[in-house]
Amino acid sequence: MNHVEIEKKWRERWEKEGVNTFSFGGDKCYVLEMLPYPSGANLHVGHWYNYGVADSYARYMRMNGKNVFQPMGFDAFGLPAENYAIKTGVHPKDSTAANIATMERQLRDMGMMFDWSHEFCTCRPDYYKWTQWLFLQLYKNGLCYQKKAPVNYCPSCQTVIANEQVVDGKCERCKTEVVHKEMTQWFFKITDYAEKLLLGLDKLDWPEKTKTMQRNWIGKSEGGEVVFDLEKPIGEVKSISVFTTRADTLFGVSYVVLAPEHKLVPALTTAKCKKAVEAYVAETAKRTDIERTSNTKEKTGVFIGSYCINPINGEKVPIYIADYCLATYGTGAVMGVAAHDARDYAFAVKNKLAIKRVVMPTDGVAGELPFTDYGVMINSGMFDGLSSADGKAAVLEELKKTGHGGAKTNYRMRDWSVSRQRYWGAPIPIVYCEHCGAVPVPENDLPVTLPYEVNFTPDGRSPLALSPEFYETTCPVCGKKAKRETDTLDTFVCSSWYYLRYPDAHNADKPFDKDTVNSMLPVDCYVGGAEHACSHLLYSRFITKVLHDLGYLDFDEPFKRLVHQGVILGPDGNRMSKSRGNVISPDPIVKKYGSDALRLYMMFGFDYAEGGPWSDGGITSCAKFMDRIERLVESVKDEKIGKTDGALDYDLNYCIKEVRADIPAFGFNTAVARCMELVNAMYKYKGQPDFDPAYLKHVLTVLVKVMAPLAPHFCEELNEMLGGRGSLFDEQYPTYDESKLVKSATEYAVQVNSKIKCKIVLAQGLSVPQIQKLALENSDVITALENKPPKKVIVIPERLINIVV
RNA sequence: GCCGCUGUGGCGGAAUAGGCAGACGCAUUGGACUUAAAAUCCAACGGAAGAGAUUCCAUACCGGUUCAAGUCCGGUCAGCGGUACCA
Repeated sequence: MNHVEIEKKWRERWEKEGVNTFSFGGDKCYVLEMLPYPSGANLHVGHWYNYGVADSYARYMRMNGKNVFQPMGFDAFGLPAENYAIKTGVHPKDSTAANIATMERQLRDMGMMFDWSHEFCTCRPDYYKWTQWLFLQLYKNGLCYQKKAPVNYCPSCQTVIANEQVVDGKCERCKTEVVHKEMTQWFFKITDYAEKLLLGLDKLDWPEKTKTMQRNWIGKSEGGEVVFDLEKPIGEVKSISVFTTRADTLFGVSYVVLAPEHKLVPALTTAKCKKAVEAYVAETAKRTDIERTSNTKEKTGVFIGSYCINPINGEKVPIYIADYCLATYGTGAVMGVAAHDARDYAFAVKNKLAIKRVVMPTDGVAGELPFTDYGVMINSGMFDGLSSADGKAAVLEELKKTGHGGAKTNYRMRDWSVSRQRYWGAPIPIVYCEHCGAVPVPENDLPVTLPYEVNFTPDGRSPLALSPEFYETTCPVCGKKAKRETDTLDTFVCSSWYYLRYPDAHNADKPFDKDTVNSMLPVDCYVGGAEHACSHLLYSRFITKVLHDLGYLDFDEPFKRLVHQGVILGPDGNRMSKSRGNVISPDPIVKKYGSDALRLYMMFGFDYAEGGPWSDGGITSCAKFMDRIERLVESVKDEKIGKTDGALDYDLNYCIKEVRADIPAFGFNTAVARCMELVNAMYKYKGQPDFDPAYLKHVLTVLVKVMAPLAPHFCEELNEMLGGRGSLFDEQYPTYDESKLVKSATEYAVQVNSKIKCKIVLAQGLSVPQIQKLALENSDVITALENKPPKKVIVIPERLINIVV
């Protein structure tokens, strides 16, 4: 069989007969793969792993009566295209368009069941107009604001750089040391939705590990706020708030730590400490949060000269700054309890601060410090004797009376920074007016179009900030001269709502039609990489919840079911990369073996959620398997199907049953294995004296249906060879007959003291006492027992018997 | 560092809810067919000992629970993903 030819034939046929065309109605099933980012010029086999396998799932659902909607588009804005432009001078719009053309061709070669009429591309104005609309909805509803936040800044390139571009603290381009610089940026208030995002996880059919990651990322922690009054107030500012989960240790506070970036630091620093504090702040600006919070790193910090008052006992407490305190978590300040926190202990020892035990282990044995578990409060005045749990509440209650704190819930998650000082993204639809301030662009004026003619060479400003044709405008409120925002949106904003666009992809009046999305969403099965667990997958949930609360959607979770695919590595076991030279391109493989063989190998060769290294041998084995089936079909294609019962009934029904369980669970490797077993059984059957070619033909007609989702072109062709008409994908998936799966007897493994001694065959459906009796009467078992009296007999029906002697 | 995950033959991987470890395939070896090769078909295939029936060892490592552990619990090591401006 010439696979390239027959695959082309069937793709044209599917297109002509509208097999892939979606029409609304029926029992919808929205199957979606994370949309590709057209960075490289080609799709690699990893994409096939994602799309090809998910397509087989979609085809299976279709053959089970679902009206499957499976669209495809492109996530086209982003950093790599812009870097490529800086390097080569090729405009991102042009390189992206070229990449998309290649990828589309490759996706078509795969024989995907996409309805291409729903395609879009996030970098085109007809899409990003609605990304800007989304920004405005958040802005208008108080979910979008500006604040200063640190960015990576390269002083030599005079430009903001991404974390990815920072290598060992240096700019990857010019090797200059990168610093953190404060810049005003736009944020989405995802923290307002922390609780809803947390609660929503419970009802999702997602991998448990992904839900756990999101829960930890949101990081809800119930504790309290403690207000330390300043010894010497600074104008209006009279106190420092800290967040703590251990209010029961408040009597043990020996110091308070502020993040080096904390806004009170300059004012609280005394003249004597100024030099050391400024040096420390500058040094911290070079470190990443990971370095700063590493437990193995020495805990550093400096005294800033001021004191505050412990509200529970009136003690005077020194104020330090230390890099292990992050400005972004809690209040950016922590209380230091040396005796009961490992970090605080290390810090106190180093800085010769007091270490005061205020919690005793429940067993009363003091032990070594730091003691970080819960216990019983001591040295804590009126609270002595309370358990840590009761004490926390009591202390906070006491603080509340004097206005120095109270219970508080804190979330680790931070607001979503959406500003990027880059060209290749959706412009933020804001205008700055001297009189009116930051003014949103009226929805009627969208899109704010990204200009084509810009200068990419980095010279400290975004290309848009160098383009007067872009930024010069008038204020939508007062009409006076004004300037556009020259930052663009994080590409995660583009991809946070795209699944809503597909069903109504060409709507020019709205981002989506409400009734249409409500009838098509949520996505029934979403397939993509686990690396998005706390980014795209969290942002999408947030945006869906916001649009739901604003009345645009009836549902509040975008992806009902989520499946992760693993990573396909190069043959050397490393991640595929151009520099390693281990990238496997699907094109030559498709040319040699056909796309179905590649798809089959992607399914057979890996645990789908795990992935693994590519192997050339794997693909030939699948091609060989297909040839084996084809030869069987050749041998009986001219037969007339007579009887449909025969020697293979058990094998066939077992295969159908198992595959029907495997495919929905994305257990494609075992599904293929079960088909191989059936084919092996068919070859055995051919050598039997009772061989009936007409019956074999019947079994084959069922097999091609079973395998149709796994090797779509190939099975269509075989089906035609066997005399079938039309497309298999308009037919129902085979069902199995339970009565053919009933075996009259079961082989039991008999263990003596948990070691297998022999096997005995017993009738099916016996009761436990019956099995016990028959087993103990069996001569092999009697031999195995060696006259030792059985103490206990454990029977696992239909499986095993364990006799303890 | 922190959060999450993974670790099974020479290799990819199976193993429902704690119940016969290694399904299915690759590679290898032997055989059939062939002038020969390829292809195909048949067979063997975790390790050690044994002529053999069989016995012992074996799911990264150490320990525990259990009649029974790849699976559950505690610890260790190694690798992978994320760590908030890569997408």
